[in-house]
Amino acid sequence: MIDSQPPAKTPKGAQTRALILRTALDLFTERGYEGATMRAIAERAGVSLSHAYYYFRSKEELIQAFYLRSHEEHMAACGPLLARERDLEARLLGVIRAKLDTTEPYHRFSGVLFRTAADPQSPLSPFSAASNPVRQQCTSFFAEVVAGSRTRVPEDLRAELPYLLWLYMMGIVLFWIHDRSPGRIRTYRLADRTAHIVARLIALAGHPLLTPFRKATLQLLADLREDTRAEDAVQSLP
Amino acid sequence: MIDSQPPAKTPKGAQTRALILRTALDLFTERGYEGATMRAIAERAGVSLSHAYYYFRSKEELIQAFYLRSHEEHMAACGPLLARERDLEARLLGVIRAKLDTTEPYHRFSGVLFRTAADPQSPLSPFSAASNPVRQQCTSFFAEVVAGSRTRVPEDLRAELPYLLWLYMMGIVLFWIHDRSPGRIRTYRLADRTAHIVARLIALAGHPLLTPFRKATLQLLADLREDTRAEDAVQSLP
DNA sequence: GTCTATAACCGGATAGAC
DNA sequence: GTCTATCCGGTTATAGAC
Repeated sequence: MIDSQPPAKTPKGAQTRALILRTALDLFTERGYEGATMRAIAERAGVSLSHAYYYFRSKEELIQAFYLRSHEEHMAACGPLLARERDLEARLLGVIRAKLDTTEPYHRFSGVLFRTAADPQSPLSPFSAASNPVRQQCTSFFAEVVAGSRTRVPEDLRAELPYLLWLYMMGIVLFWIHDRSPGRIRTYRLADRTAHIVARLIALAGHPLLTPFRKATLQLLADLREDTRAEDAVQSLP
Repeated sequence: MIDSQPPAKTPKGAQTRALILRTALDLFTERGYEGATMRAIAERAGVSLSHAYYYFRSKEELIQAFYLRSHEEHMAACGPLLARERDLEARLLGVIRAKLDTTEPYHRFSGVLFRTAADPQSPLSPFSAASNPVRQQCTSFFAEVVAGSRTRVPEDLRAELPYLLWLYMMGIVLFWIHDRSPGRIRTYRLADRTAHIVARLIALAGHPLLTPFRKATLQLLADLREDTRAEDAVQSLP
């Protein structure tokens, strides 16, 4: 993959780059993606148009930079909770809420981000090879969320659960992107309820009635992963 | 909403319109959404640029037209199966497979379509107000899928199940869009397995152990819908 | 009502002189 | 690094043909 963090060869350059990014995010938030023209971004940041293109090879690359920063903020925001809380539902809910909280300032513009990330051809797609590291990071993060709880997870499920939980969070974020309710109550409500359901489901996963479902689901994941290996190693599952 | 099927007042006009659409789909498939310029579409179709805009008010509307046609083809393809088969799993699987079959020719271009449709600001988003009619059509279609089967569905679940199944299919399609395996085997496998799981889950939904989950899920949907109604009142303003 | 030709506007992106 | 000119493509407008 191409490095997505291009010029920043001097401290001054890094500062300028950060300034442009910050300005762009402001303008995106104020006027939306289309409304925030590169000319306007450059002008407000006090640099020339071509200089903006010097640091960000395209308008899209500005979004990519934002994406990475947001991800790191989420991780940081979860630290204290995960150190303190032992209840799985609370941990799960805390992580989801932290995701929503940290990204909220950029909700309006996140639709655009998603639009880009949704394209399977795009390196921003969460299923793309380029996103492999991030995906890996996310699943091992969720492994920690589970491992640090007092909930006992059936042996066979343990390996797959982090990936499934990542998918679950992706689903919440997808909903959040489309949510225009004030204060995003609908998404928070969705998170509350589903975190409860998911946590209960995990706790009950070992029950005989659910065992066929658990087995079937795990088998499915295993098979899909098998297919992936057969391909050119460039696919969705970790 | 504005009518999205503008001029076609004579048979000749309809023919020209169809020609432009067909040409556009070819070009989208060949060159992607961005690569297929309106100018190129018009040229290959043998009409003037302004004439293309006469039949399709925007480039986006071309995609929308495709979307509708694809939807109708899917419905048609399911007819025979639904008339014959009574087993829920088979019906469900047949419907999903028909969806995959009918859309396969446009897989490459569907990624592009999705990229547009994924933007909540876009009227192409399946969750947008503009898509309301299609969404409605889809859910009542799934209602028929369930009603025509011999599986008994708990009273409270019956009303929501069609919508849930539509969401389920959307999930399969999302996976399909990202699936680059030969012959799309991975998606077909996913469909086979999940159709089984989903059908079993529906059949067991009335079981005491699962009842809390069923209730929680239905309550969640009801609440979310409640929120939506409160919004829509406000949202209809310009 | 179908269709052409032509010009123009706007904003993203690039090239090249300075 | 910056500025200017320029390209490109979506979109609109006009004026008029059959």
